[in-house]
Amino acid sequence: MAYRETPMVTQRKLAQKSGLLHAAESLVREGGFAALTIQAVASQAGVGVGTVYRYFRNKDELSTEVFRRATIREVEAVKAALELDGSVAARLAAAAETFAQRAFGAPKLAWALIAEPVDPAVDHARLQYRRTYSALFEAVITEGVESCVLQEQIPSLSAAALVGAMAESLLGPLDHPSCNDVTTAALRDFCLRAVGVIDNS
Amino acid sequence: MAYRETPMVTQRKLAQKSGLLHAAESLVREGGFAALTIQAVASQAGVGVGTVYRYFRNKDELSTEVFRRATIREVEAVKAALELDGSVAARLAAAAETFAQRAFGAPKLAWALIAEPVDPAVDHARLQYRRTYSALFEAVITEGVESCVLQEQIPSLSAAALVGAMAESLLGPLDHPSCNDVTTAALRDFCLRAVGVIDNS
DNA sequence: CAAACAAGTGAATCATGATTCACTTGTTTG
DNA sequence: CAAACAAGTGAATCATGATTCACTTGTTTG
Repeated sequence: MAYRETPMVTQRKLAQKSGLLHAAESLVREGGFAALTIQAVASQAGVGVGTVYRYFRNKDELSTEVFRRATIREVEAVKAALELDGSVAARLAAAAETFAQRAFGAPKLAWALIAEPVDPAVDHARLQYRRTYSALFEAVITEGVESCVLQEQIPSLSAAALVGAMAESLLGPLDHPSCNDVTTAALRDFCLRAVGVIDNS
Repeated sequence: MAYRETPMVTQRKLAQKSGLLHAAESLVREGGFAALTIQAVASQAGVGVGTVYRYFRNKDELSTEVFRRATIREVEAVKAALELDGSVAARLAAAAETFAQRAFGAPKLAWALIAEPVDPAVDHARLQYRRTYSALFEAVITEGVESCVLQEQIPSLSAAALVGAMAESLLGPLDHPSCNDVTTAALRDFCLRAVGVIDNS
């Protein structure tokens, strides 16, 4: 009879993989992707370097997986804000606030995801997720333009610009954390003005 | 009598250094900073690798110098636009248009300067120049807020956001170059809305 | 011209981490 | 238990370019 993996082994392997991903993410939270070396992940997770290669084809696969998982959480949060009940303006405001607040909640991680110089593979993932963010905003901007609550504009360009504005404007505040709420509000207002909210109150 | 460098030698050395910088920049124009290797610079300039090290302490010094020179030209162009005669809004519009037009004029270089994954040393220079851009915009925004032609806002945050918006929104258009003038106009309008131009016409 | 010096050269070396692989340890099956 | 297999291991190797340095070539001076 051939050897067959028992449920116990399967589970242990899943746990091991998730342990490695946790170890990797905690390294990134502390020191950005620069701190993510196979050696460090292995020792943080309490295994040998060779073991890491049983769970990930190579380093790029590990790094992009860490990036992807962390970023998806952020994207989902922003998406949820954009899907709230309320006006287009209110939803955009909530999205900008969510993005900023969450960034301030984990500044080093936010910096690593947004702006740290990283391997080309991770950078590629970053560009993909910027497009994901952009697509989310584009949909809402399009809705706003069509329902005449936002000024005429090219939604895809405005959406990309918004993503750039949110990312870049936080870079300074993220490493000189001062009055986060004021910054958040200012960013929100910037975004609302930028998409030309038509105020007929 | 000791050996002393004659004017002829001095000039040849200057020419050599500038030749190396030109070779380096042309590599970056073609293939971004990824294409900037000492080997490539040397062979492009028609000298041995060792010679490069007579003119630059190390690769970081060469790369950041290439980055600096190329970026300064852009910064100066934007600065000139911001210093034109005219209203705050007109000057901001001119700056955004200048930035976009120039980027479309040399797309690969623009991409390399704005967004390519680069060595930490070059990335550090990039952050510095983002602050330089930001400072230029901040001054004009402050002027606009104080003279009540722009809405109330935090000029430093708006300025950084503007820089991010300009950079990010061009990334897509830069490698799918379509109708550059429409993109440029849309970006300009986005920027003007974002800083809250008060229109009392 | 020859001594004194600087510029130019590129094969050899180095640095940094990723990756491999021969071996050890743990699991499964009959 | 022992055969068959998979997981775990980490010292050794590899890959990629930067960097060095012993040597050659060109310049300057008296």
